[in-house]
Amino acid sequence: MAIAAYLIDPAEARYELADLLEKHTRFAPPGDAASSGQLDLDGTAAGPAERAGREALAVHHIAGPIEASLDAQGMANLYHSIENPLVRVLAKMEHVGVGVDTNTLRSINERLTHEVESLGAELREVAGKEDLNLNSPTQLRALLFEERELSPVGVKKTKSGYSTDAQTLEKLKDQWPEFIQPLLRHREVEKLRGTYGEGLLHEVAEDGRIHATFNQTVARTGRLSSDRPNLHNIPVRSDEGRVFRTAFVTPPGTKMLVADYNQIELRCIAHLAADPGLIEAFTSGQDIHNATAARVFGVDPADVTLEQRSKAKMVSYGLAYGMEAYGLGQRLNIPTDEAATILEAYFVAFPNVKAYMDATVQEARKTGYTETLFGRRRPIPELLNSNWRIRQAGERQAMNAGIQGLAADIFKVALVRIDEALAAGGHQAELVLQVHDEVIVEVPDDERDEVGAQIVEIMRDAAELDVPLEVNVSWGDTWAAAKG
DNA sequence: GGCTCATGTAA
DNA sequence: TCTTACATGAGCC
Repeated sequence: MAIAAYLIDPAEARYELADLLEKHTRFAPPGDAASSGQLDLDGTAAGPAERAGREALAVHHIAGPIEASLDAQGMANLYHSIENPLVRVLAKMEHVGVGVDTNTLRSINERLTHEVESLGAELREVAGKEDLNLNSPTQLRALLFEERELSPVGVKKTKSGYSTDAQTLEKLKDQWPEFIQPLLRHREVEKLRGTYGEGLLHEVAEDGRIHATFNQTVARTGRLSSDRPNLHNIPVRSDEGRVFRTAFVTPPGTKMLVADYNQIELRCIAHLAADPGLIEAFTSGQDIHNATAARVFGVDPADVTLEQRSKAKMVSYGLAYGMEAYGLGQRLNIPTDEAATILEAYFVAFPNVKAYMDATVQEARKTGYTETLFGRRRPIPELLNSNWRIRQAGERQAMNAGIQGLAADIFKVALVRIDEALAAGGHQAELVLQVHDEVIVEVPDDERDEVGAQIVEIMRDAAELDVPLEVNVSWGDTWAAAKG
């Protein structure tokens, strides 16, 4: 029920039966329900049995209208063949959980704790403040900008004053290196210790595994989210953060399979925009960022520099987010006009992408919502807001929704089919995690070849686009070992 | 105890 | 002033 309501409006904060009753039926405004005593859902029911009965009655009243609404909006298929079957798949993953080696986790945590303590002592010494709280932006702001009077030229502001985020500290570094250098390091280590070291240890259950919750009605684009803990943001980019992945393990006799889509969002852009250049690059299996750089900077693919490739990569991903010149400039650390030149060159090289973005926004402005290939809708009322800034944000959301949403749809199809195939094949292998475009499966050694091949095939065939879907597979005893 | 803010992880 | 999430500690009520 909640999931059907989510498809109809993914922006709601919650999907409680009492609210749904009010929103989707004319039948029972809350007052009437309470006074009639039939559908009182807010707590005066005598016991669990009576509550359950009332909830069942509420469902009975909502089901018809909501099904009709799904149907009218062309989302019946999305609901019945993807979202609804996915409920059990996610429930099973939550129940199974993922194995964690607490000894590894504790030893990582201990090392980080020591470093944080020694950095803390050093920083308080340098600052000459016994009780400086290094986690307090307020205290840091006072120290840096008031007491030490560092020059805030070009420094971002927050609502409460000058920012003290990492980007800002980098700019200030030369003015007080013996403090700011270790402060940056302290931030980094404290983040890892607090959020991942402590955070993950708190979530390990009696069975030695972590059972996160995978939310199906939270992300407005159709993605899943994870909480308690969030397993979608376990560090991977830095070596130091990535070690946390060594603590995610499989039992003896099994291996961890990690299968992820290769650049699925860019492939979605290529398909949606029907851009010949992008489609050709993906179809012929070129390095997409290299091919993009060659076209954007007008050089031979063989002559693309690493810097050009890296810029092209950021432009590509920025595009999926509805990026503008200003944002690209920030990201690349170059002036806005230079970023604008790069962006223009991109749109000249891939004209259909520009056309797709424009058409998407226009359509969303007209209808009030965007729609993915699978029919998932996202209303964007911001497009009609009187505030220019909010309208602009709406345009970026519109550009992003079809892309991120399509990738999410494809991924969900794959999840449902993987679960089906594992069950049908009588395998013991089990899905244990998913991270937006990646599945992690615990596989008994003797099922390895068969299951591996099966999963790749399912993911590849989850959707038929104008570009091939590529899947990377790796194996290991831990999540870290199975990466790359 | 709950809320917002600033910060920083991920795709 | 580039999307989508979630967790943390500080600081406030």
